[in-house]
Amino acid sequence: MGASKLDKYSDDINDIAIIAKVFAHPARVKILQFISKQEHCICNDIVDEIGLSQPTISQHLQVINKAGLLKGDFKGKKFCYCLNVSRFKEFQSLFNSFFNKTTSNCC
Amino acid sequence: MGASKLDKYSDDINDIAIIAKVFAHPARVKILQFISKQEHCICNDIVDEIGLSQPTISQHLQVINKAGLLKGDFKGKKFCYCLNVSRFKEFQSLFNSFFNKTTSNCC
DNA sequence: ATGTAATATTGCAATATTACGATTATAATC
DNA sequence: GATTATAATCGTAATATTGCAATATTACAT
Repeated sequence: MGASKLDKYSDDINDIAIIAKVFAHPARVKILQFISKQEHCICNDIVDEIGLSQPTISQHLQVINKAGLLKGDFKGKKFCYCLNVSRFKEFQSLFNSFFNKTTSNCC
Repeated sequence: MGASKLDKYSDDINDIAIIAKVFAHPARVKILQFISKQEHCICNDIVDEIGLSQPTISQHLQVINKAGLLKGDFKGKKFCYCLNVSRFKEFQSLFNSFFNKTTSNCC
C-alpha cells in the first residue's frame, strides 16, 4: 500500500513525523541553511545554490512553507523568502521534548 | 526521477536528512516511544501495540536499527530490542546544532 | 498593452516507501 | 531430532516522493 495511516496515531506522534519529513530531504535542509544565511532570500538564488531545477526548488519551498517555516514578503518583482524563526524554534522544542521523553529503562 | 542524489550534498546536511528520515514515519516514532517505555522490548508486543503486521514492524525496526538506535540482546526465545540511548542523544545534539546554526537575519 | 523576468503549476517518468501474505530462518523447549 | 514460538526475508502491490520539461501566472517595467 505505501500509505501511512495518520489517523492511527496520536497527535504528538504525527507532529514529530510531519516535522521530520520537512528535514528528511537534503535539498530542503540545504535550502533552510541557505535562507538563514541570506539577508535577501530570493528564490532564483536558491536555484543556483542548490543545483536543482526551478520547479523542483519551488516544490521543496512549498513543503517548507506548508510547515510554516517561511515568512514571505515582496521585494520588487522577486519574492523574499525568510525563515520563520519562531516556528523553527517551536519545531526545535517539540523535537527536544520528544528526545527528552524517550529514554530507556532496559539493557 | 524521485531519487535524491546524496553525493550532491555535504556530510552534515546529509546527516540531518538521514536522521530525520528515521522520525519521518509515525510508526517509527511510536515504536521508539514504546521501546523506551518497556523493560523488555519484544517485537511481537510491538506488533500488538502499533497495529501493523509483523513484517512491516520488522521493516521499520530495520530502519531504526540501521540508524544505530537499537541495542539488541536475547531474552529467552525472544529478541530484546532496546534503545541505544547514547546514539539517540547524539541525534539530539546533531539536531540541536543544526537548529541553533540556522537562524535568520532578514525580514 | 506589451514585453520581460521570476515564480508557480501541470504532467509525467523514475525511484522510494509502506504494507502485507507467504515463506524461511532462528532459537528455545520438549 | 521434532515442535513451537518468534523474527527476518522474499515477493509484490499500492502509494508517495523526487525531479524536470513545458506551460501558466505574476509583477513590474516600458
